[in-house]
Amino acid sequence: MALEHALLVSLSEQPASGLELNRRFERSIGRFWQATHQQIYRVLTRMEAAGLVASHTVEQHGTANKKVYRVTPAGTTFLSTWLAEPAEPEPIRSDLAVKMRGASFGDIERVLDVIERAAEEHRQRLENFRAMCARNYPDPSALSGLELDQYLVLRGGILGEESYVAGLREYLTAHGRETP
Amino acid sequence: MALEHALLVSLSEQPASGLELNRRFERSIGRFWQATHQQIYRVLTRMEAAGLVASHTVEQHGTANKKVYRVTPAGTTFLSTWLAEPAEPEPIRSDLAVKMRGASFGDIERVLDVIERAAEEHRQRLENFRAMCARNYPDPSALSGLELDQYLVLRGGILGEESYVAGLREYLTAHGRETP
DNA sequence: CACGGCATGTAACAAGTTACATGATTGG
DNA sequence: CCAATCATGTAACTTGTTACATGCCGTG
Repeated sequence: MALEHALLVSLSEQPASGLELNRRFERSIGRFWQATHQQIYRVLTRMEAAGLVASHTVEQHGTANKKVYRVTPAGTTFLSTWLAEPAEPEPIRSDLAVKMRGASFGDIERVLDVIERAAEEHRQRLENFRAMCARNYPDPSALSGLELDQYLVLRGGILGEESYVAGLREYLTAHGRETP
Repeated sequence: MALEHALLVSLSEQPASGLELNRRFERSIGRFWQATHQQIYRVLTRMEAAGLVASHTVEQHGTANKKVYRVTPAGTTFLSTWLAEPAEPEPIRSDLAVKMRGASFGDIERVLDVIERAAEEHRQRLENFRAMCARNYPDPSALSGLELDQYLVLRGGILGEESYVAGLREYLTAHGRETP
């Protein structure tokens, strides 16, 4: 499980409540780790029981109270240990690749429609990433530490999306579909 | 669940037993879908109960008998329907990205070692893919149908690995590590 | 006071992993 | 006979998803 570690990284950057973490995951962190709020709550509860994080309730004038979590020293140690462990290769699971490979067992034109639509979605996501990159990191050479790492992970996301889109275009072109 | 669909694609190409499917997944199909033999057996059992595949036992002179599965007409319809359904964006989960982003909360040099090692593994996987591509598809322009799709999915894997390695190198370079 | 947004959660399920069990046959 | 390989499976566990429940508060 690495949702634990992703939460520790995010909370190390800045303490937050469950829903705030969920929003962060939807926005920036979601590029490399996705999670629903239910799972975030469950894991936070478990981590608090294990002493990796601690919470305190914050009264809010406008709306409901929230439980803000921060990383404990034990949590920092735990994260630091995990960071130095070798990462085993991540399992690959791509619905789209299964569909491409199985296309001849279905209606090829409809599969191509599916691929085309996916390519369009990923092109938009790529534009999104590029815009974020240009907006948040106008001068990458000036970055260091935490910000540099955030920038580089975003760069990795951009490279990944570029190759993903390129692969889908190659598929569509080989099957005689024009790509914009 | 899409292991079901991956199995149907593989069995449509060629009937097979559970362990044979497992070997195929380790070799070629494993590029886009990974599964353990336990899970394959479980899913095959469920699919047979649902009428998507049928099995018959094959006596083998040398060793234990095996159960060979083939796709039923109901299975073909099921697969064809799924192929035409839009694919929702796949959840992204990358341990390595979490480590890169969290590097400043641990020992940066040891994190760089981890990244370097991962980069080396992926470089090897990339070489592997390229060799398979050159060996199995010496003349891509002559391909069509099933073989063309197999080639294109492999191409997608190559593009993905190339960008993955490029991202890791960018990270290492930005942190002052020489990359070979 | 009903509604929508914020905030936290429970319950049931689906999917995937890890560890172990079983039996048959071939080669040393 | 013992170890290795092929082949199929069970059980317990972890992880992630889906659907729903609850309460607070300010606005119209």
